[in-house]
Amino acid sequence: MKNLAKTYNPKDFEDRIYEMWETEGAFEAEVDRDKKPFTIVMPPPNITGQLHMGHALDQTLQDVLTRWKRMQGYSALWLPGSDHASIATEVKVANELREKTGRDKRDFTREEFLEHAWAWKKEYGGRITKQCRKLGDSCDWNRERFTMDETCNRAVVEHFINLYNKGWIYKGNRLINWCPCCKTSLSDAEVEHEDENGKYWYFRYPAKDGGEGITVATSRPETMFGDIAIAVHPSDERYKDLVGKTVILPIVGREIPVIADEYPDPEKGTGAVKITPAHDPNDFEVGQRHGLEMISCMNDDATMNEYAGKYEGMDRYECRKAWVKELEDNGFLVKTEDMVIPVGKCYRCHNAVEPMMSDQWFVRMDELAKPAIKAVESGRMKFVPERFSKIYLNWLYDIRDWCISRQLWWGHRIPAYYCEECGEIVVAADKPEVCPKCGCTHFRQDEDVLDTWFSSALWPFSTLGWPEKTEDLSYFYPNNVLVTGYDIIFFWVVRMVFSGYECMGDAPFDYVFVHGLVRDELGRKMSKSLGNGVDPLESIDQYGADALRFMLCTGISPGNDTRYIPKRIEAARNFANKLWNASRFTIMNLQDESGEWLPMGYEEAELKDEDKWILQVTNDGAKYITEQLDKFELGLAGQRVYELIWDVYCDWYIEMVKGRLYGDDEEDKKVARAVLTKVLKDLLKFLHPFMPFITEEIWGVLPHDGGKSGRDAMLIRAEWPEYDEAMDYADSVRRVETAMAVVKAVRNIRAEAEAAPGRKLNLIIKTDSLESDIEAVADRIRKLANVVEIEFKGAGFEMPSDVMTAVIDGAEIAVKLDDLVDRDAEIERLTKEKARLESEVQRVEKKLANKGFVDKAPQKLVEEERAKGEKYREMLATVIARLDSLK
RNA sequence: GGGCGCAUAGCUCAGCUGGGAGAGCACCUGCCUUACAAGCAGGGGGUCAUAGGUUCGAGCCCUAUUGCGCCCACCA
Repeated sequence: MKNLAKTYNPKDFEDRIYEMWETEGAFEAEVDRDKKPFTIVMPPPNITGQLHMGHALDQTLQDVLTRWKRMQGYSALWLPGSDHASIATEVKVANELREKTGRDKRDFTREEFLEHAWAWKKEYGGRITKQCRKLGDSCDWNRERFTMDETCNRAVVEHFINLYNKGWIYKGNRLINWCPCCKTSLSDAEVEHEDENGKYWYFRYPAKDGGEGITVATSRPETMFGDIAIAVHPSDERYKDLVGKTVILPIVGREIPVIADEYPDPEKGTGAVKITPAHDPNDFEVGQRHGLEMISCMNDDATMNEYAGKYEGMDRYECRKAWVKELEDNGFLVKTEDMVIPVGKCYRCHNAVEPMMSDQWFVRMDELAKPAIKAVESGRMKFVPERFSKIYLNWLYDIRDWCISRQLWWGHRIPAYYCEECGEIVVAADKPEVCPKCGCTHFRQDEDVLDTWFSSALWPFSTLGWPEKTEDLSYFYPNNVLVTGYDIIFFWVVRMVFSGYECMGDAPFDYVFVHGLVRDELGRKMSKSLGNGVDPLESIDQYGADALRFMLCTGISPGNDTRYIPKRIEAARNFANKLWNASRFTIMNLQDESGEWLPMGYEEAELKDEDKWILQVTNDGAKYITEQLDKFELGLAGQRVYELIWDVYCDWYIEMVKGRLYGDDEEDKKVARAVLTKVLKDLLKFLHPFMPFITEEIWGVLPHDGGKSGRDAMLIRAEWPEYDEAMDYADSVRRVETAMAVVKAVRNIRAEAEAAPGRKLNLIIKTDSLESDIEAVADRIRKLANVVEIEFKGAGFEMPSDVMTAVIDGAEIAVKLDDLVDRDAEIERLTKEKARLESEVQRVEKKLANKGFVDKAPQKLVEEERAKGEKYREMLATVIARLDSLK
């Protein structure tokens, strides 16, 4: 006999299934003008290490969407790749080199270092793609890209040149964020602000004319060596007379002017601010306005320089201490105040960044930002959940120019060349031959590389071949969805959008589907320093990829963080096991002893009530699940699939159909086998995007009509079940639901009476309306409730006292249990039921007594309430009558 | 300083456009019933953070408050 292995063991087949998909080309997306394209470009994982749970979530969501759309008949492309992650990788490689050789990065030549970096890329890039395969990612590996490969490289250079020629990329000596540890500039987005306990020190700057002078507060006394002025607000009466006067920088002795500027806030500190343009962005602007000179008093490693006098060479924080002491000893310290100070930190090494004057390349943002703002404001591009559009827009509304040059080696080298003779700058793809200005031939390329995000910004189209006009590009751009975490909206999403408009003239995607973080069991961020990270591979090894995937995308709500809880993944694994066993049952019943498939099939007229019931429920499921997926509600969709499989198919349908399968009505068996198989196939389709491996494995064992081969015969390419609006099996649904109510009532009595599950019972069903309904499904009731006889009685029938009863809508059910009836327990049980029904009746009556409700609520609802009231009153009367007869 | 999210059963969380409070796990009872003990059947458990408001009707909408978390902000 063909069948699945006795126990569900994902390790037995997950790798095999993936290999099958890959060798048969099941992930490959073709440019097919008869189909609609569906495109997701994978956010490229950094090659800095291996994938973590966040990646697993990110990729699972993308894979669910891709697989679903593929089944819906789209030419679905999920394009994979990885990111060179300039600064992060450079740090890692440098560390590795230091550990292995004991030598510092600067002890290597640029070429030597890059060689090591490429070796690193080879190793870790390979590791990542292996992990993707373990997860079941159905991406098109033929189109795999790397941000520094030939294609992407060309895109970066082209884009840089275009922006430069438009005047939107420029080089300038500006105040930038400098990381003294990574020794590179950073963009604003790469600086994280953390609150730290600090101080305001109030220092007196004496007047040159011997007067009292002026007192200013500062949280950064060490920058005083770069002070160039003191500013006060023009309307500040306290300092009116001082404006235009000169004060002395304490101890240093430099004479600096007191100037009036709108910037100082009279409410803050003393209302007077020291102006240090080379070390503070605000001061820089004040300096620009007033044409002030700039003095930088620090080196690029954050030690003090010659302007700090005897502190030259000292670390900035040590200098701060010593300098404050010196000022205090000399009577310039007026007071100190404890204060919480926000400090900018490097997002890679977490050291405090230093605002510094530096020659850097910038992208002008004003014009670029406009279409990106409009994209969201006009609804062209939508965030899911919607609230993230606000975060996106706020960032764009006051965006500042983007510093794109980095003093690193690993990355795209800036395509700018300097004439060694006259200093002329030529921006070009290749080194120029002759200087257009002086005619000489000596050129030197800019040493710097570009911000990693400059290349990632082009990802949605550079991966498809831009700037070449490829078939892929015209077919697959714009991408339909970007799936990413909320933590990189600024770094990445924003920049892809304005780059998309600039290069392609359209938004890069229709939807940005934002997810949260995967936290640990206690709700903490998973991090290396805490050591609380869970490796997806270990998780897969333990429970299987399907369980991990299902856990990650159900029980969650879009955009919210989720927790990795072992119990939850265990539950997902148990669910897979349940499906496995149900499938074994079905497969087992589709063949004879020799393993030959038995005949199956049906005409509509042959369908039994439970067949129609489950066909209807499955059909309704198709509608619901598709709607939820359309809304990116993967959790709700997955939840319904779970219920359909476990509660509907396993708990009820299989149990109801068993009697037929074991009977001898060969014609009916054909029907049962067919419905069992058809429904299972639909359920496998629903579940496939979430749990691709197990569903494909089961699919492979099930009998199929044939006619398809290779990838087209696989579940991954099977057709998504479509909702059949015309299906109407309401009568069967009603009858089966009645049967279920009877079965539940009997089971309840059995449990309450402590009657053994094996003990056969006899039923009396007292009803005026339901007899034919129940008779139609009586066999199933007998089987499921373990009942021998069912006796129908009409309304006039008087219940004997030695039975246990329960009411359902339209009938009273009695179980004969003479030796077991505990009168008092029975009264107690029914009293509880009476109370429950009373409260229901009360609720409904109260509602109907409310004139407002009857007048204003939709008529349909009012009628529904009336019907409910009627039903509950009847049931209550039955219970009361029963209680009276017992007393 | 500005903005956002969360607060629902012992735990982790669903609950879509307002119309009888849900799941999984945990717990209690009984079952190795011929697909499944990773299971089956039954059961207990919630003034949906607080206070107002809108509405015939609020877990859901509005306002305020409290607690937790996050993001942004030029850090005198």
